[in-house]
Amino acid sequence: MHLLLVDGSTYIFRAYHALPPLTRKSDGLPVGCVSGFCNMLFKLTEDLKGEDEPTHMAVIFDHSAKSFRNELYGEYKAHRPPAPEDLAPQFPLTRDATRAFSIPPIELEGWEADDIIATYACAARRAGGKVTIVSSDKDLMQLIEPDGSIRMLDTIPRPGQPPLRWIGPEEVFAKFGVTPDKVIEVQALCGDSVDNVPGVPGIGVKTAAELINTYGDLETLLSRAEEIKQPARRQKLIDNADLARISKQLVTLSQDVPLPLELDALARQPIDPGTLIPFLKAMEFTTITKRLAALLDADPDAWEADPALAAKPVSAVGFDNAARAEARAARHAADGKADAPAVLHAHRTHEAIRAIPFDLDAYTTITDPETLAAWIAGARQQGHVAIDTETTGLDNQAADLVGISLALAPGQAAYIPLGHVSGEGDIFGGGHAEGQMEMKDAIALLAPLLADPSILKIFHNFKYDHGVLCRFGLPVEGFDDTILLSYALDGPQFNTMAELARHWLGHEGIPIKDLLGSGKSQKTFAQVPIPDAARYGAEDADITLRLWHILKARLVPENATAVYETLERKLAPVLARMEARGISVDRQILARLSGDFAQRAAAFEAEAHELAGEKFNLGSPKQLGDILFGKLGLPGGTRTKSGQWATGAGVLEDLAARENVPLAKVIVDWRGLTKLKGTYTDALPGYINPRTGRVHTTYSQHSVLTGRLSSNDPNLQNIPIRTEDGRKIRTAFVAAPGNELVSADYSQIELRILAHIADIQALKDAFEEGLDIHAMTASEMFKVPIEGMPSEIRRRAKAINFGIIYGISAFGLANQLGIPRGEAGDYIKTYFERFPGIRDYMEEMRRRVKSEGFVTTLFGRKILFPNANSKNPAERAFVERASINAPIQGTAADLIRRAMIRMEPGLKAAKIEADMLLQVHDELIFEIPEGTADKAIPVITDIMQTAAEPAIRFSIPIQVDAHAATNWDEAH
DNA sequence: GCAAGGACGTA
DNA sequence: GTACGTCCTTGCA
Repeated sequence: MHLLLVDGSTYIFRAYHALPPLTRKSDGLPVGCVSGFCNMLFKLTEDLKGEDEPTHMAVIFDHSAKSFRNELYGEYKAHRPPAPEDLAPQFPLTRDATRAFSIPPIELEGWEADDIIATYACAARRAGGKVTIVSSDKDLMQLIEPDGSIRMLDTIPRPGQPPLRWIGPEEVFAKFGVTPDKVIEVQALCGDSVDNVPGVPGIGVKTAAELINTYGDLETLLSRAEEIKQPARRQKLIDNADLARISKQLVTLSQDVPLPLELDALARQPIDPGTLIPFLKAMEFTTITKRLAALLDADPDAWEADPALAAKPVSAVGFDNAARAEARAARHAADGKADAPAVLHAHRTHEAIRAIPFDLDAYTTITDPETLAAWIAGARQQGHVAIDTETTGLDNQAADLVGISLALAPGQAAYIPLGHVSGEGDIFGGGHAEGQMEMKDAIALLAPLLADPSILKIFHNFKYDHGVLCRFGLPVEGFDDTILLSYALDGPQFNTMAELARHWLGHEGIPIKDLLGSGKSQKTFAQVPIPDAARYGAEDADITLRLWHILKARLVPENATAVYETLERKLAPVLARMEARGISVDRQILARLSGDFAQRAAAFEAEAHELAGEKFNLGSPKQLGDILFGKLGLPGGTRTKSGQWATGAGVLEDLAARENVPLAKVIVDWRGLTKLKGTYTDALPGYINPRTGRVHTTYSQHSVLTGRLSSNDPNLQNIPIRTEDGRKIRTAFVAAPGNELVSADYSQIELRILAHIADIQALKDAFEEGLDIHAMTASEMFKVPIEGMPSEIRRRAKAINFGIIYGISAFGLANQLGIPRGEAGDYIKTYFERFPGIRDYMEEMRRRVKSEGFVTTLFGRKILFPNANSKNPAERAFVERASINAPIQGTAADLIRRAMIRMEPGLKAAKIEADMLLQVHDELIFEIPEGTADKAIPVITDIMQTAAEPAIRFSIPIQVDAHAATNWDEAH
């Protein structure tokens, strides 16, 4: 038996570094290393013919970075840089290549390739066989046997040397100065800087060999160290005895690896053209394919490229087919099955990134301009860098900048402390902490990098960081955002960096709570000690960079590029500017309203206590329920999920009307007033930013399933309008002096989109003619003329129209209209008969969500429903309704996003001065100079009305209504 | 001090 | 019947 063991890592790194980068033509998958690997493997089998021809063969790979040596010594291989990003995805392909040559690839979790090689080599020798190890790794030299039963072969080409160089005891002696069996003793002393094996400081190979040749082995040497004449050398050995012992353990190869394949299983197999050629074709290695086919005497055209690995042509198919192809790709990605090559690439990128361990102690703290300049140069050379800011708060319009982190590669990250304070940070805030860079120096160095659009800056939640950075003179051009990538791909299911890190990296980041504490004693980030801050901050940048690699690779195979690039990435800076502008709110108006509401609420409260015959907390639904349905014994009480009495507005209004309970009405009125007071008139003034004097909401671009925005702190998307008291709050939202507000809203946008998507001719005609759409619906359904229609009839039709948009059910409609279930069911039936397209649309969405797990908007946004096939019937019904609503709500959301993206350049081109301040789903609020409304409104409405074009040509008119006034109530 | 539930403001 | 965010009470730690 002659066993040939190929050290796969040597081959891979040689192929990678010696060859120019090569990518597969059809899809850009990096394959240069695979190509070199194939060539070397083939050349090896050609070179070893005749007496050196092996009977058994395997290629051994390193599985991952971790082995028992990391347990032994934490620093082992700690300084290894992570694999380059275009190399990592090729690792799995080299295994495929090995298999294609009918050679078993072997790797084992927790073991280095060298250990596996040692175990196989010794097993083969024990069985009386001969072993050749193909490698140039000196760590394997300890295995060489003087009898020639185990030899090494270095095939790496070196100038002026023969192509094949056998390594036996002589060559080992030339390198280590000892026989192979003493190599580990020498390595224990001299260590290895590449693998970070410490050895004894100050002792090199020469000295080590001399010592070992004198004393025989490490233990003998250490026990007789006192005898050494040179005082420095003697002391070093005594001081570092333990380090030497650990080093010996680190360099000693294990022979106890549980071998995945028996020796017999490594017996050589003839190369099978039916396996090899499909692989080579899939890689698109035309030259190698031809050459090997000729050598194997096979016809290369007899086989197709392996479909599991091959690039798949992008088909120019219609919307439906494209959607199905997407679904397939997404499913394959989820299954881990390789289908499209880009899916494969994404999958492998994920695996490779995930395999790189985190080392929080390896991060750098940058405190001087030279170091920062070096990192910036690194970013420029690479073309991308992940950036994260640390600040004193969650409101980017108020928070101060504390530090900035950078990450250039997985594991390679740094933190720049800028605004930390010293001491315990008492009420006086403490002083500026030691060991930080001057803020102005850091800004001067960073500004050109951030402003350079040719260098990609990668953020997690760009909008936040950008808001802070801008205020410190660091505007950003050219960015990616991992939260937006995630949102474009997976919707809002992973909302935070922690969730993304957990899911994609299997990594638990440092919880911010660990640094800041919580509750009353919570610190700000400025008070966090710099070393802790550096670990946390640099880790965030590191995580961001890793997530970017993984998520960005998924964009193409999962067809999310257009949504990410055109809807998400372009919108973020627009929203950032809207947030920075804020809106002016009149404190006095709110204060007056608060007083008024408080007085009237107090009167209601007293009346309620009177009517109930006792004092109770009107704000407690629990207490109220007990009084209404317990003490007063009123009939018709229903219970909530948790068994409490339900006391919602519907229940109370019913009670007031049917049972004539004045208490119920009083509670409704009291709740209305306290809601307005608590949520709006009392709370809003607290949001006025002292620096700007305005209220700055924060929009979330990545929280809503359908693609809408949400607004928080404060939520300016639910400012009251429906009641008279509520509307008064809107009068407090005012234009700055000398300005006006313009409110422009899409009219009936969701019904119009429904008419278009479901292709309802009657609805489309009505919109075309500008009819009252609810009256038209009523007249169609109930056969009543529009002229003189009773308002109740129109109200019912309106409820049905909204019901349709919401994924109607008889139960829900009955609830809404206060009619029996059967009657509501009849309405729906009638509606479907009058507008048959609706039923088809609803059926189609139900079918799609069940088979694909998602539905799409007209602009290609995927809306995922992971539990579409839930075992729970209620949940399934819910998904059905949501999947009917989602394309409608989502298309409207995409439409206004497009309008917002085009608004600023559109206004500028028309030379209109108007600042977009707020978005409320189908409405945009602008601030314009007084008296310019006549010019501004036509431009604004035009941009909104044509926002779908040219992507979509709606078959209904899109109508926008706009008004100007000095406050929001009157402008609406 | 925190999470859950109920209620209610918007499109 | 869809999609959100916030306030308040309650119950548990």
